[in-house]
Amino acid sequence: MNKLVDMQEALASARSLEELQTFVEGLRDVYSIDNLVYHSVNASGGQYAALTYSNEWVERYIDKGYERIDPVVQGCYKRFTPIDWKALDWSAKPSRDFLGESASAGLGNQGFSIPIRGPSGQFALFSVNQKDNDDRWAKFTEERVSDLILIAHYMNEKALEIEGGPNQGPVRALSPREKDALTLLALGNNRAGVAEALNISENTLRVYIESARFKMGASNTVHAVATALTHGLIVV
Amino acid sequence: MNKLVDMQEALASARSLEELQTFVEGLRDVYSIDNLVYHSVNASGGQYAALTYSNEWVERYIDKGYERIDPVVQGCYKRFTPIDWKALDWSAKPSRDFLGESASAGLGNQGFSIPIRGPSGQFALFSVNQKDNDDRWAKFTEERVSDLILIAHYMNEKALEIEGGPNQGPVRALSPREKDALTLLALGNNRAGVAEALNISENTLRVYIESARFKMGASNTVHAVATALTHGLIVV
DNA sequence: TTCCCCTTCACCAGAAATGGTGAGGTACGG
DNA sequence: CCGTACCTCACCATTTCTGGTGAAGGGGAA
Repeated sequence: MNKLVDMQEALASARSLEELQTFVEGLRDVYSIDNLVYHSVNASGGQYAALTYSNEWVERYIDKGYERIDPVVQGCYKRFTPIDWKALDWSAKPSRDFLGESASAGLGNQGFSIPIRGPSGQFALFSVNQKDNDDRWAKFTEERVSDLILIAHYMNEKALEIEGGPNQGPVRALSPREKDALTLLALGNNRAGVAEALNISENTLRVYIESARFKMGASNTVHAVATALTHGLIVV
Repeated sequence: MNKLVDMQEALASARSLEELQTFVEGLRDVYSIDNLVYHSVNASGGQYAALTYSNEWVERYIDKGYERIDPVVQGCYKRFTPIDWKALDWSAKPSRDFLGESASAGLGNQGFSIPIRGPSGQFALFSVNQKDNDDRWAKFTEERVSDLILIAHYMNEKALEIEGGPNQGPVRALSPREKDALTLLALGNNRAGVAEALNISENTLRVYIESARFKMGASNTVHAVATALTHGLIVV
């Protein structure tokens, strides 16, 4: 009778990404939700999603790069608390256009999203989408949001555990000196300053930057620092 | 009768860090827990804690820099899921010494911690500490862990909302073009490439980079991109 | 021992980034 | 209507970074 416990048990046995997809579909049915989305982006840019939207919409979304204008994605990345879609900023024209498109793709008018963060900059969104009026939606939210927050976090943990899931994408570790160099660069020092701080010649410093760049496949210093940062290889 | 709901309501009204401290004490009493700790560290190194340990222990902990050897802190930073302290690695000598000291300071033998992550690299630990035998502790954990996970996340959200809390350090928002520019730079493009991608002259591009730098107080492009990244102003 | 990685240093020419200043236009809120 | 913020472009001297190559000693793993 306890949906939450049932769902947790269903999740506990999941061992593959396919099972997560099945889980999401089951969750949708058990809670009588129109659509559910779990979407994770790890620091390396690797993505994984388990969702109940139509393939057409998903393809269109990816194809058009809608994640760059979707107020849900943009709004949640800076947030830490679950948020109702109504509270987001839909005033910009691209946002309104996107809203119209999503509606024609069959998405409901109501929704909320739970931002979730993991180690090394992993970020995931767990979203609920529903076609409903404001009153019923408010009631639904009040009743279900606690359960869904818990499930969202459990699901994220599961997704991170699973081989090949959003948690993969190992980047070769940086040597201590390489970390020092990139960290000081990220802090705003130029090469001369970093070399001085590290008490090495600028030539030596360059070797570190370049070997770090090489390891991460970065095309220049800015890229290397950005990559190290998003991969959690350095902390500023 | 529903403790979880009561606690959520108690949290909802909190407006200051002092109230969080009071909340933690109330939570301890309501759930009959020996000790509770909420401890947050933001990306800038700013710290905040609300806890029920004795002042002596807290001072000693800070003074001796125990966060560097405490297996709870060290173990949780790499994790994303709640963990029982028994499952941590206590084999190193400093860890065992630390354990002995904590026991003489009145801490219980059982505990678990919930790692929580927020935007911009914020990291918090919500820990429960109890003096109990294994059986009763297992039962307690099973019954309460769900509630406490939720409360931990609510509490972190609250702490981040509160003025002067772990979330301080607002940075002026970037304009869309500034974000585009920094994002493309973070992705490894050089200025020529970014200008081309954005369909603007390199001169114009420079204005964006410089105004972004100015807004964030960054001393060069690398610094600007790193700052934007760590503050969640751009997403790569 | 051999091999690989880390740390350290040097030289150099050419490519790229920087800093500062000036100036046109649009858009929005007070 | 005015101020402020945003978007766009230009010029130029100077500093800084990049790419490529070569080399030596230390440490750990196979």
